[in-house]
Amino acid sequence: MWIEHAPALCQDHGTGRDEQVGRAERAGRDEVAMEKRGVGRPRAVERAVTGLSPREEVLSAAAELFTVRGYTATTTREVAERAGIRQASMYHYFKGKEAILAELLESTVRPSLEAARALAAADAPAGARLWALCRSDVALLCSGPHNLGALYLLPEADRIEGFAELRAALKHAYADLLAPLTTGLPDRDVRADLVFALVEAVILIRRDRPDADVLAEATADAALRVAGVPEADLPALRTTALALLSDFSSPPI
Amino acid sequence: MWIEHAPALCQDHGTGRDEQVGRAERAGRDEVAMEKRGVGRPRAVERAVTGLSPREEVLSAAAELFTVRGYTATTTREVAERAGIRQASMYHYFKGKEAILAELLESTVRPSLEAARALAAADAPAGARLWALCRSDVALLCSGPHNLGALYLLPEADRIEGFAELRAALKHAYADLLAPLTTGLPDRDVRADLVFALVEAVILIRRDRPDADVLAEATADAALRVAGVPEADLPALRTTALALLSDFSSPPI
DNA sequence: ATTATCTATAGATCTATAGATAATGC
DNA sequence: ATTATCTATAGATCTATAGATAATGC
Repeated sequence: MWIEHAPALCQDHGTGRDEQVGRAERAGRDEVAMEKRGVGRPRAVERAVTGLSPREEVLSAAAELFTVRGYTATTTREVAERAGIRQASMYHYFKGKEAILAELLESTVRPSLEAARALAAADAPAGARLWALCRSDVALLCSGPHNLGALYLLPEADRIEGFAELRAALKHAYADLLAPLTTGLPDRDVRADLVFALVEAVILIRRDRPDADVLAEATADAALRVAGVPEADLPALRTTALALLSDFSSPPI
Repeated sequence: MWIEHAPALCQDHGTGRDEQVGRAERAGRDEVAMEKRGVGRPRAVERAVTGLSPREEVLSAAAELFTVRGYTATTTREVAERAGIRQASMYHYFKGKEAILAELLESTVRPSLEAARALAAADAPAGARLWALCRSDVALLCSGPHNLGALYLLPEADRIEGFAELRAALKHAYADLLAPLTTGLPDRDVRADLVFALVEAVILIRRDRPDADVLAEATADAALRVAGVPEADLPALRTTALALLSDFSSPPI
């Protein structure tokens, strides 16, 4: 379930079909359909249909620009224009520039947190659950057309109301799963930081090579190694974890 | 040698004593000496002596602001004022804002690269040399009053002429040391990325908790675990590596 | 004369708001 | 009447340059 849960704007084929699809279909099934919008003044510049609502188009444009160029370095004009509207029209959907970043950040951590909660409650060895959490998080960080995780790295992210708390909660979830694996080790705390940092580090890897999808399982393995799990225990834990993950992603009732 | 090699601006007690110290001492050894500068129009605002040259003061101010708030979000006025001069005076020392970032970036990677070169040539098992490189790099990333490594994470860093090359060279050095440890493993390439990312991830850890100094050795251990080095081999490699490092830092002849 | 600083400002933005306008819906 | 858009712009920056000025050095 939650593997599919990534926000619509992550998918190029997103399902922002709320009030849209009817019109888009009515618009005719010929070649590259030009957007035929309904109510409201027509746009100054015609654009191909994307299937995204205007709001989502703004988010998607901002995601790309914020991750690649940075928040402050991106102007509201660039975001709007890429979304197919004029700069001022953006304010119909968002209170201000910062609200866009806030929404992107939140929609990026939230699925991770949900996975963490589900796994915290799951019935399996901590090692398997930690592996599953890592693998799921890395998969999320690598999914979607933009490197949304890179938003965490923006200095401006700290300013955003509530984001620090969500991320701290996620970090706690990691620490909780890690704790039983490191009892007695002198450097437990450091290992907790390292495991969490290792997962977030895939953001850096993805920045260098966008083709990073084999990463998920390799990173989960690496996390357990850092945790101190003996190499010999890995295969069994991995199998359990994969079963756990498929439980979640198939009928959650 | 190169452990001490961090640029002067990293140390609060930096040795920018070039043309300064004479005056500073003449100024009298009473209380908080106010800067008594020599040639040139006096500053509009008097400041306590820092021991840094004006150029270094600009760099230090920029380091703090760029790492905490980001490059674009920091204005040249803020940098200058924190350095004790007026906005326009900065241009006496730097061609523009970007030149400041460029110098900070370069002076941050360079010591890492020098360590990497020295260790590439050293006579010791690859495992020990990799451990030494990790430990030395993490120590550099954790040293100095500002989290200079955070500059690598700025989207604006990519724009800077030459920086990408330096960082790529460093990454190569890691890959070269790692290669003999992972021959035959199916996921060698990914492990190389993960090891490098793990080291850079201490930047993220330091952002959360500024007290990160136990990190160096723990991270080096973690890197070898990710590389697949058996737990049993670690102690010996660590000992060799530490010997190697003290060779370098004491008389380099 | 040289130097390190200063003050002042041109020119180029950039965000957010005010208010007009061109559609549909009733 | 409602809505989604538009155009225009006020007000607030921000970077970099021009040119003045107040020290020391010779």
